[in-house]
Amino acid sequence: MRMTGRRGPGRAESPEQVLGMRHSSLRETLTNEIRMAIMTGRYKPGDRLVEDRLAEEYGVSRNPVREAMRVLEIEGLLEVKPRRGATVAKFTDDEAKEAVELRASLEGLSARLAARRCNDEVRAQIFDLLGRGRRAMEEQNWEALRQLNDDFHQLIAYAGSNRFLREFMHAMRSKTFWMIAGSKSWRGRDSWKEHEAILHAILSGDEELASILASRHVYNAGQAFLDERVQPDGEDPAVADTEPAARSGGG
Amino acid sequence: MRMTGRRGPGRAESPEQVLGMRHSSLRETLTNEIRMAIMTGRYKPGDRLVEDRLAEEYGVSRNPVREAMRVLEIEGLLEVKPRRGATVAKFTDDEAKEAVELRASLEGLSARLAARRCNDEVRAQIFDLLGRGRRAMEEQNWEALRQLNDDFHQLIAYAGSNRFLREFMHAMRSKTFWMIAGSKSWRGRDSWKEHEAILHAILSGDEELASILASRHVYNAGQAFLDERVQPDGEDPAVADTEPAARSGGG
DNA sequence: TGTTCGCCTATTGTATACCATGCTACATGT
DNA sequence: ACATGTAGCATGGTATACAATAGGCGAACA
Repeated sequence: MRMTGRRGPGRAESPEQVLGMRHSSLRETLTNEIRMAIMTGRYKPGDRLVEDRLAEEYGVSRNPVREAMRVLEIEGLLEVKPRRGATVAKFTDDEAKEAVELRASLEGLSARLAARRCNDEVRAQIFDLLGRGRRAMEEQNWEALRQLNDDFHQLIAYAGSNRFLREFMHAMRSKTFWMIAGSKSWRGRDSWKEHEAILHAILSGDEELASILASRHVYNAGQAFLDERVQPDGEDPAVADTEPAARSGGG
Repeated sequence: MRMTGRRGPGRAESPEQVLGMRHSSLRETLTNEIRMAIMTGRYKPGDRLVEDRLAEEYGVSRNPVREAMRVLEIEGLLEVKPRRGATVAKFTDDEAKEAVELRASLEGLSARLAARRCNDEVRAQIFDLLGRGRRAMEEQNWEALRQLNDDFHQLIAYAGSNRFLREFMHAMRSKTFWMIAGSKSWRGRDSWKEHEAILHAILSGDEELASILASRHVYNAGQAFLDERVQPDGEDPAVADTEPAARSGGG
């Protein structure tokens, strides 16, 4: 895949749509691209990410790649060893539990704040969300539910009106993407029912309930994931070690 | 200031102490250096950080500088506008409150977990810390107390035994450095008394108490800071706009 | 046969140089 | 007074070169 960024001095390529490409720098695009590739499983835990190869794969130079990797490293999606390069982060069961634990607390806090500060605007958005959710449930439209899932979390984060918490939640969701992405049996219906309950708690301004429900929601999702992930042997979990690496090949 | 890193191909410099300098890459050193410069106030909120100037100032090329800036951007210490470069982040009062709010919650959670999982090793470390604290108090050694402050937070984070929480707390402390760094009247004594109480709560395994005390501790510190920061007019707070910028020498 | 040492290779870390583009400020024209 | 042109600066990116290093692999060795 070639990033359609403006090419450097050397190669001319075609000056096609040089305009319109103004927003979001290459490194940003790259960061998102790689992040997505990790979240969707194209790069699997343990896979090596080599600067040169990525640069070639995306048709960019090493600099943006490096900067993107720095970002992903901090986000916790990559493990970087000095002079040895980056690999997609693996998660042991313990770490997964830790992540769930923290995320549960943060979502709880988020919901609590949302309930505390629920104003008319938020209220309207919640009603809208509930409506769309009901429709998606009736139509059994799981794709839409998945989207609503994202919207839900975003709304909560927004409603909590704490910039820092919002950023943290974003990072945390990024770090725990496997909770949903890796899940084979997407428990869409249960999940949305829980969401509904949380939203109602927020609407009624019940901080405590909202908080508890939100926490439990995360624990449930996390537990569902952990149950699914049965260790075959005593083997290192979440690994794809036999796979050589993230070579560009079949892509 | 010149970073004593191994120089590139061009300049030879002297091969002095090329060994021993193996740990931590330039960009890491740079990141810490700049972070420290921000935290200690050498670069003030609003100051512009120009890549070239930083590169020259630290005697390195632009690449490591850029990567360092990316890191600091994510950490929230820098605000970066596309094509406009980075400035040291400013905090409005509202943001400060938000930061305090979140950090209070996280410290509370941290303390709660620490209390829940307090094992013998942690217990020993707590006793050690308490001892050192008592001594520092008796000697009125404020510098030592400041150090103990750091140790305290580190111990709590460690005792909570949640890798993600630990990382978040680190980032959060980085983002709220001004709570202590900017504080003119370092409320060392009060602070340590609160620390003591928290540690005792943890020792006795009282999750709830530990959590509440820890939260309140942060609120107190935050309040102390906010009180201090009196707005002269209706002006934008935490700004040093009249200062030209972070230009190097005669500029 | 198992271990240690040293070389080789792949990759990262850094430097250098230059180009393209977007801002900003300033100058200019109306 | 206001719109417009323009020059300079700083960023974002490309390309290239080279040094340093971690690990792998094989040779020498016990």
